[in-house]
Amino acid sequence: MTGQIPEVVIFRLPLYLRILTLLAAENVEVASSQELGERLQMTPAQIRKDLSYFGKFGKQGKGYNVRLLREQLREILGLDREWRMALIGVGRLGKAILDYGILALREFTIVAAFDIDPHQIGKKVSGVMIQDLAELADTVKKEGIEICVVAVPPSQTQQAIDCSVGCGIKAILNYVPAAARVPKDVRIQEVDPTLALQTMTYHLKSLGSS
Amino acid sequence: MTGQIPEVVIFRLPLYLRILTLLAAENVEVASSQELGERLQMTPAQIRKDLSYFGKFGKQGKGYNVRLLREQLREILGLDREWRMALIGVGRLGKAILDYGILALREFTIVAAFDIDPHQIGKKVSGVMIQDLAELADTVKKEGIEICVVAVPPSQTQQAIDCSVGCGIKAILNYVPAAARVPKDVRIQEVDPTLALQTMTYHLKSLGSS
DNA sequence: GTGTGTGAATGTTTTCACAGCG
DNA sequence: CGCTGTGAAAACATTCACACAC
Repeated sequence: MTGQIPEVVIFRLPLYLRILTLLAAENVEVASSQELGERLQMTPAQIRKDLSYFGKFGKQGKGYNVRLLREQLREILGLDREWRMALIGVGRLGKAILDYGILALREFTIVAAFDIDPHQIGKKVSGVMIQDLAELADTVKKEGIEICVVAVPPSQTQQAIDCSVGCGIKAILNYVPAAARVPKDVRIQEVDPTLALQTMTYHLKSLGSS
Repeated sequence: MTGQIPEVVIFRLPLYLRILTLLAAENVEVASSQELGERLQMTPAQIRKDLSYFGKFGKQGKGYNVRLLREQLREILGLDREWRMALIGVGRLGKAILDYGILALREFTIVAAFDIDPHQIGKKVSGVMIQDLAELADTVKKEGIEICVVAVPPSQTQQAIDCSVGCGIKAILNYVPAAARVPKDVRIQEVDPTLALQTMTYHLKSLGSS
């Protein structure tokens, strides 16, 4: 029953969660895989199959209870508690992440920020004090930090990541457009909107002949 | 030979391009699929297979000429010319995109910004004048805009996207965490770093036993 | 010898189609 | 009925392994 769950399935769960949250806000009580599929532009079969990896959440003939399924998914994803994060690198991009609350979500909080530039250390950005990266280990322990968000210059990426891994961090959100190496028990996700732009131009290019 | 090229392959080309640019900067002249694979944490076979969809770029016994392959990939992706973009929505997130140059890349330029808030219209952000969304069609034509970056509040997303599509836009970068509908000849890419966070917690959750 | 390009084999993901429950 | 949950089939993607070019 709980065989190996495909990675792609995990990636789709937050999408399901998002639409369920929206439906809950609209006071929709029940939704079929058909309806969910229309909203998400995907096939009903895929949604049913994906959910079936985790249990039986639907009622035959009716569909899924929106509020209930939402709760279940939040629990499955581990979003039923707070996650504390550290930001490493408070340059241009790091400041944008803090100032504009780019990662602001109820369950996720940036509780500490780090840099290696002595001019930055001691200053505050959006209410968060910038500390010396050397203090990461201590703060991770003291503050219960489990995720690091890396936004340093490309040349310092590997260093920042090694430092995080050394502090026992098992999940890294990497904003730097550079492939970094991590031990295989550490999860790293790259965020780079320019990759998406670069794939779109491929398709735009050959659009003269439609 | 030029059969249908898998979508995943297109998504990997920018990664190859990135590493080739890095190698070129390091004055490396030739690289084998083996070496590229090590840097990118992927198998040499996959790199060779991917590239083979587009032609024969390598030399047996040697590998790939870094500078040449880089040029070829840039051309394949359509990155050998400028792409002009419009930003729709100059709120918190839209300002961050402009101010912090989050999409700054040589080939991509945001040449116009739009909003529907009368208080914003007429102001300048990072040197770009904010126009009324009603002027989008005109400006798209006048400025040769081919890509729209959408950063409006969730409730206005579909409207902003429909407006773009109506103006003949065929590629949309959607920063709003909400699934939107587009005709199937229009390409839309969603950018949402919080989705990545939400998949990481799934894996972190079940990590107590290490 | 070294490393590409590529059919063929393997592995993974999606879709189909239907039994069975409410 | 209508819609879920799910094996089985089809489609798709990755890896293997080797002929061939340098």
